[in-house]
Amino acid sequence: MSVAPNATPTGTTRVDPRLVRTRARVLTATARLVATAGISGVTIEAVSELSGIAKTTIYRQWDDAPALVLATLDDLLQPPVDPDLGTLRADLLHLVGGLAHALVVSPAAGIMAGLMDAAERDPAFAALHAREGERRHGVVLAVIERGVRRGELPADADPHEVLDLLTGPIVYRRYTGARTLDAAFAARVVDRVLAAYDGPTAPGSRDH
Amino acid sequence: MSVAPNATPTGTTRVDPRLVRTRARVLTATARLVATAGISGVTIEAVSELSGIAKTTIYRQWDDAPALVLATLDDLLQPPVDPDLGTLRADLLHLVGGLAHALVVSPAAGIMAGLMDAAERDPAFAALHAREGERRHGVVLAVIERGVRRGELPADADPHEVLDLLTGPIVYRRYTGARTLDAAFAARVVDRVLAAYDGPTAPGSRDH
DNA sequence: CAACTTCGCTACGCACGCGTAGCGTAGAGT
DNA sequence: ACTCTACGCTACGCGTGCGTAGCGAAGTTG
Repeated sequence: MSVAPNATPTGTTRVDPRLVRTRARVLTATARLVATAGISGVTIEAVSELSGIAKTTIYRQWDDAPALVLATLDDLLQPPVDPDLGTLRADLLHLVGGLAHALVVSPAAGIMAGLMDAAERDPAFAALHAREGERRHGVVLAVIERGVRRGELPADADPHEVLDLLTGPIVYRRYTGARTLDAAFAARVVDRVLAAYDGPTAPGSRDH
Repeated sequence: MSVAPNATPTGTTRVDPRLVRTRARVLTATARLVATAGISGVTIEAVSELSGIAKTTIYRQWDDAPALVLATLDDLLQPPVDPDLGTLRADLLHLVGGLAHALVVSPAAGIMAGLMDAAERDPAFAALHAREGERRHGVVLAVIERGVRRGELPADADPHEVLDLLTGPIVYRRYTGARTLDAAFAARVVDRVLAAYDGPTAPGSRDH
C-alpha cells in the first residue's frame, strides 16, 4: 500500500483547510435549503447564494446538485447510540423517546419525508436511505436482542417486528395530522408493545 | 338559491362531455407522471406530451402545475370502506391488510411519500394531506370505537393511540428497507396490538 | 520567499419550462 | 342549421438553472 501524499504522524490525511472550510459552509447551506425548499428545490445557484461560496467553487467539489444533497444528508443523518441502561424498557424509552424528540425538533425531521420520496425513484437516494436505515436499526435491534437474551422478551419474538411496532407509530404520528408527539406518547407506545409480548399467550403459540 | 344554468331533473349539473374527457385524460397522465417523476417532476409540458392534450387546453382548466397535482391526488386518494364484519379483529384484519396491500400494489403508494414531503412545506399540500388523513382515519376510528363499545377493547383505550399502533408499523415497513410487507405481517401486527390491550394490567392503571 | 492550490468573479451558450395571444377547427347544445 | 364552447396548434418573450472557460487574487505548504 502506498501512503497518501500528505499524511500526519497519526495517519489522518492532511487536507487544505480551505477545502474543509468551504465544504462545511456549502453543506450547512445545502441542509438549510433542503429543509426549506425540499430536495428538488436545491439548486447549485441557490446554494451558492446562500452560502456565499462561488458557484464554480462548488462545482469543483461536487459533480451535481444530487451529489451535493447526498453528501449533505449522509453528513447529517447520524445513528443513535446504544444507551445500555440495564433494562430493555429503559433502553427503549431512551431510543424511542429520542426518536420522537428528534422528529419534532431536529432539522433532519423535515428531511426524512423528502429522502423517502426521493428513494422511491432515484437509486442513489434509495441506497442512502437503506444505509441510513440499517445503521439506525442496528442499534435498536441490538437493544431488542439483548432484551430477548435477558428474558425481557419471549425467545420467539421477532426483533424486526418489535422494531416496526415501536418505531412505526412514532414516525407515523409525526407525518400524519397535528396530533401531539412527545415523550409521554413514546412511553405509552413502548409500554403497549412490551405488554403485547408480555401476555400469557403469544399469538399463534397456543393452538399447537 | 339560484339554479345552475344547465341542470338535469336529478340535480346533477350538466357538463360538456369534452370537459370531462380531457379532465380525465389529464388527471391520469398527471398521476402516472407523479409516480415516475415525483411531484416536483410534474410539468405542464410533460403532462401535455404524455396525455396528448394541448398545453393551452390544460391551462384552461387548471391554473398551475401544483393545482393540477392537487386535483390529481384529491381524485386518486379514496378512503377505505368500513367492512363491519362483526368482530373488531376481523374488521382490523381487513383494514390493516388492505392498507398493506394498497401500499404494495397501488400506484398511490409511491405518491404518499411525496405528499408527505410536499405537506412539509406547502400549505396547500398540507391541507390536502390533513383532509386525506382525517377521512381515512375516520373509518378506522369508527371501527375501533365500535370495538370499545362491544368490550373488545378496554373502555379507557385511546382510539387514536390504537390507530397509530396499527397503521404506523405498516407504513413504516413500506418506506423502510426491503423487508416483506404482506397480509401475514399485517395480521401479526393486529394480533400484537390487540394483545397489548388484552393483558391483565393496562399500563399505568396499576399504581393508583 | 517561492511554488502550488484554492477561491471568486465574469461571461458565456444552452436547455427547459412558464404562461399567453391569436387563430382555425371540431364538437355540443337547441 | 345556427350558435356557442372547447380544443389544437404555432409562436412567442421571459426567467431560471445548468455547466464551463479563463483569469487574477488570496491563502497554504515547505
